Amino acid sequence: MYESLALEHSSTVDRAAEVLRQALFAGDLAPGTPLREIALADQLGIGRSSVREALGVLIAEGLVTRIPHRGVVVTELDPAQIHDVVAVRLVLETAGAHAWPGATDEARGAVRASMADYRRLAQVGAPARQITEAHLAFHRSLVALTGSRRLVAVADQVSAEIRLALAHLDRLRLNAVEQVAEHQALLDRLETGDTEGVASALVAHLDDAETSLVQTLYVAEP
Amino acid sequence: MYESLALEHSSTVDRAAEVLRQALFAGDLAPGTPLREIALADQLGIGRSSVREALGVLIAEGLVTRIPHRGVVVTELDPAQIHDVVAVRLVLETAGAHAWPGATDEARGAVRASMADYRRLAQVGAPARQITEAHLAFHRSLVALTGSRRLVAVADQVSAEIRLALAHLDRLRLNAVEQVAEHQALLDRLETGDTEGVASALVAHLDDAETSLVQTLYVAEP
DNA sequence: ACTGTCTGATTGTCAGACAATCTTCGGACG
DNA sequence: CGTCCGAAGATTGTCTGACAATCAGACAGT
Repeated sequence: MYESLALEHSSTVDRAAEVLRQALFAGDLAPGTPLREIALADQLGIGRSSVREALGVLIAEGLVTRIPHRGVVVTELDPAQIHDVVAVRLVLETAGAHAWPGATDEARGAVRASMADYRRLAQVGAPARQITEAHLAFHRSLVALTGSRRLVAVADQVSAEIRLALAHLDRLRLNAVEQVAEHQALLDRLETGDTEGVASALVAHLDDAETSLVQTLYVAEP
Repeated sequence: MYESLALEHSSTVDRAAEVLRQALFAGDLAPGTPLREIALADQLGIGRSSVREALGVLIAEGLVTRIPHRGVVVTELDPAQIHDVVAVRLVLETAGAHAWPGATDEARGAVRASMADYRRLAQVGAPARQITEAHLAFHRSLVALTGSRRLVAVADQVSAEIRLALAHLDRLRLNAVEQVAEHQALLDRLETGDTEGVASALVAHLDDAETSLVQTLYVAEP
């Protein structure tokens, strides 16, 4: 009963930012869509200044972009940006994998737990969005192996960008079970200390992710 | 004359944020100092809403911290945070060093140029603050080898945190020439493809930086 | 010395206002 | 026919003023 009370304490701005964030992740707002301050203030029932602050939060997260005197629009990731995001993930997760031997038991346990979660959801045939969450949680847990608050924060940020890009891709149909196997193999290599194998598996996996994302976004339909 | 004008064309908020940022880097504001919105609005001659937005920018950069209903204070880095910052730098710069062979000629040239700049300033006996700038620029150029916009942005952010921590340390008297030699050795190893040597040199250098920073901050004077 | 309360200061939020700037649209002009 | 121009409307950027909620410190009572 103590914790629940603590969580209620959120500001108007935080709540507004969260509502908008979820709308973005849900794909309610297509990339390029302008977010009008007054309209949002009316819809959310809050003042324009609060909307402005909430947008500032989302801008800092890279989910939306401010164009001076023209407003805020939902960020669109072009192939170059996707490549950049993948490059960041590669660096972060490689660092995480490298830190496996020296990581805390908790951090290693979290990797195993998120993997188990991921596999379970995929086998049960859970909704795609849920599987994606578990998938991203696994990658996050890799970065958490470094034990660095800041690196995890960066991972969360790029993760949010990916979620945004994924929001409009019901088309992105990957073989979930196969994907799970790929990740399980990665974890196995971690467990056996096959650092080299982990690194190459990461490169391969992220490379795959990039090409399939870019293809789905920019080849199948312009 | 074009650039200067371009810089003038910034918003009130951007200018306010920049003024505060420079004040922080100059050490005008000690860690823990509260930044009062009304006072700042008066001093800067702008509205409270603009001050609020500018503070939001600095909060996103980690230079100041908002405590709900209590205001914004200049961030203080405890040893754990310093360690975290160093960990991030190690990851980023290792990634940069790793990317040396595949980096663009421009990126490699930038590393050489910043090194030359750094050495020149140290030999001439330039003011410490200027040498520090060159030093940080060199490390930034390492990260830029990755070619990733986002990684460089992260590097800039932690660099800003370091600048803030350094702002109050006129005491931190390092042998500039010796430092330069250390960095030059690192660059030499990059040029000769001694990846292993680069990695260990980076670890050593950053480790040194961390211990001397922590010592100066927390041992010499509580 | 401990505790409850009061007061002043500060933040969080809103509403309204207005200049500056952007977009749009229709018309003038070459 | 296409381009350029200007007016109208919309939107942002910024300021001012306001007020409830919350916090810090003083103060008084036990």
